[in-house]
Amino acid sequence: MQRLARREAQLMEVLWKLKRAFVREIIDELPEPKPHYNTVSTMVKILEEKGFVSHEKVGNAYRFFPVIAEEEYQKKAVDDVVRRFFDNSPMKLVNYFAREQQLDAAELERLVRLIKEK
Amino acid sequence: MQRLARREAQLMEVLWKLKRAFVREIIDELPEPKPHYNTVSTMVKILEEKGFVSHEKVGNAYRFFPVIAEEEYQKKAVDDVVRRFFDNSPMKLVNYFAREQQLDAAELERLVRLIKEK
DNA sequence: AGTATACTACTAATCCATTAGTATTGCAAA
DNA sequence: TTTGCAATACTAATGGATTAGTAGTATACT
Repeated sequence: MQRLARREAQLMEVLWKLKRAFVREIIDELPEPKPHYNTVSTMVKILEEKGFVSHEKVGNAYRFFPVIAEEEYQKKAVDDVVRRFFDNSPMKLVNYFAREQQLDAAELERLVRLIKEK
Repeated sequence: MQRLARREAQLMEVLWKLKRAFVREIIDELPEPKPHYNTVSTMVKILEEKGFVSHEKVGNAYRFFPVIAEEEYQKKAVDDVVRRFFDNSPMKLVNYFAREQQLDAAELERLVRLIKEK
C-alpha cells in the first residue's frame, strides 16, 4: 500500500468518516480555507487510480467511497511509529505513555484482567 | 516544527543515531541503492536551513549534527497517531495492542505497580 | 609544480502533490 | 427552446522534495 500524502490522508479520513460522499459533501467536512471544488475532484480521482477509493454513479454525479479499510491504514501507521521510535516493541510505547502520565492505573488493571481471562 | 518529508526523516534518523556525522558517514548508513553524495549534501543543507541540523567545520569538511531532539519529533509523531486514530486517547491505543495480543499481562502488572508507587 | 582525491558551492532537472482554470455535458427551470 | 446550474473531463501551473550534474577549492602525495 502506497503512502498517503498530507492532503490525500485528509480526504481519506473524511471518506472513512462519511462512508460514501459526493465531492460537495467532502468539501463540507474540510476546514477553512476550503480547497477548490476541482482540486478535490482531481484528488479523489487520483486516489481512485491509486486504489484507495472507488465510485458509483448517482444521477449524473459520482459518489465516492473508500476501498481500503481505515483499520488497515491505521495499522500501518501505528506499526511504523512503533518500529521507528520504540524498537518495534509495543510495550515500550506503553511505557512511554506511562512516563508521560497519560495512563490510569485502574484502567490498566482492568485491561490486565481482561487479558488474563483469555 | 515543520513536518519532515520521507527522505528528510530518513537522514534525521541516521543523524540521531550517529549523533554527529560527515556526509560520507551518513551515506554509509543508508540502504542500497545509496543516493548520490551531492544529493545527501544538498539535503542536509536544506535540513540546516529548516533548523533541524547544524554543522561544525572539521579540517575542510563539515560534520553535521541534529539540533532538534529525537524525542521532540517522536512525541509529535506519536501524538499525531493517537489523535488521528485513537480519538486522542492513549488508553485506546493500549487497548488496541492488547487486542492484537502484543502485550504481556505480567509486564503490564509490573507497570501498574510502578505507576501506583508514585 | 603537477596530479589525484575529497570535499563544498551552485544550480538545473525531475518527480509528485496540490491547485485551479477552461471546456463540456446533462438536467431542469423559466 | 433557452438559460442557468452543478457536475465531470481535461489540462496547465505551481511548489516542494529529491536527484544529480558541473565547477571550484583545499589537501596530500609524487
